[in-house]
Amino acid sequence: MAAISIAPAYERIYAATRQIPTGRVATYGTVAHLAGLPGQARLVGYALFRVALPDTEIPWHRVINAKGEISRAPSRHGSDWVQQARLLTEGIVFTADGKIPLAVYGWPRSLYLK
DNA sequence: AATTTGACCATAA
DNA sequence: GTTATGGCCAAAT
Repeated sequence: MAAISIAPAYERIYAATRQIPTGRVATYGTVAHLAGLPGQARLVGYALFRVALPDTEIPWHRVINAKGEISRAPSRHGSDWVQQARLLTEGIVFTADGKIPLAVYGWPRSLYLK
C-alpha cells in the first residue's frame, strides 16, 4: 500500500542535489533536509561519495559543508579539486580563505537572507 | 551475512 | 582557536 516513496535513500539525496540551481551551493545539512532526511547530513556525504565518479546529471559539486567550504578528503582521489574548479566555472567566487560566502551563493536563499 | 567505510554537524572542554 | 565525542545511516565488498 501507499507506495508513496519506496525509493532508495540515496536516490532521494541525488534528487535533492539536482535541484540546486547553477551558480549556487547548498550545504549537506540542507540537502539532507530537502531529501526528506533531516539531520542526516552524513548520509548526504556518504551518498555523494558513491556517485561522484560516474557523474551524470548530479551537480554534486554544488554541495558543500556547513562551513561554506569544500570538504576535502584523502579518499576522494582529488575529486575535491574538480569541485572547486566547477564552482569557479559556474561563476562562484571563493574568499581568500578558500571559502564560499553562503550569504551570497547559499541555497535556498530563504536560509541565508539576512 | 557480517564487516568496512565514508564528502557531516553540533556541542563541550 | 583546536581537539574530542556523540549521533546517524545505507551501500559495497
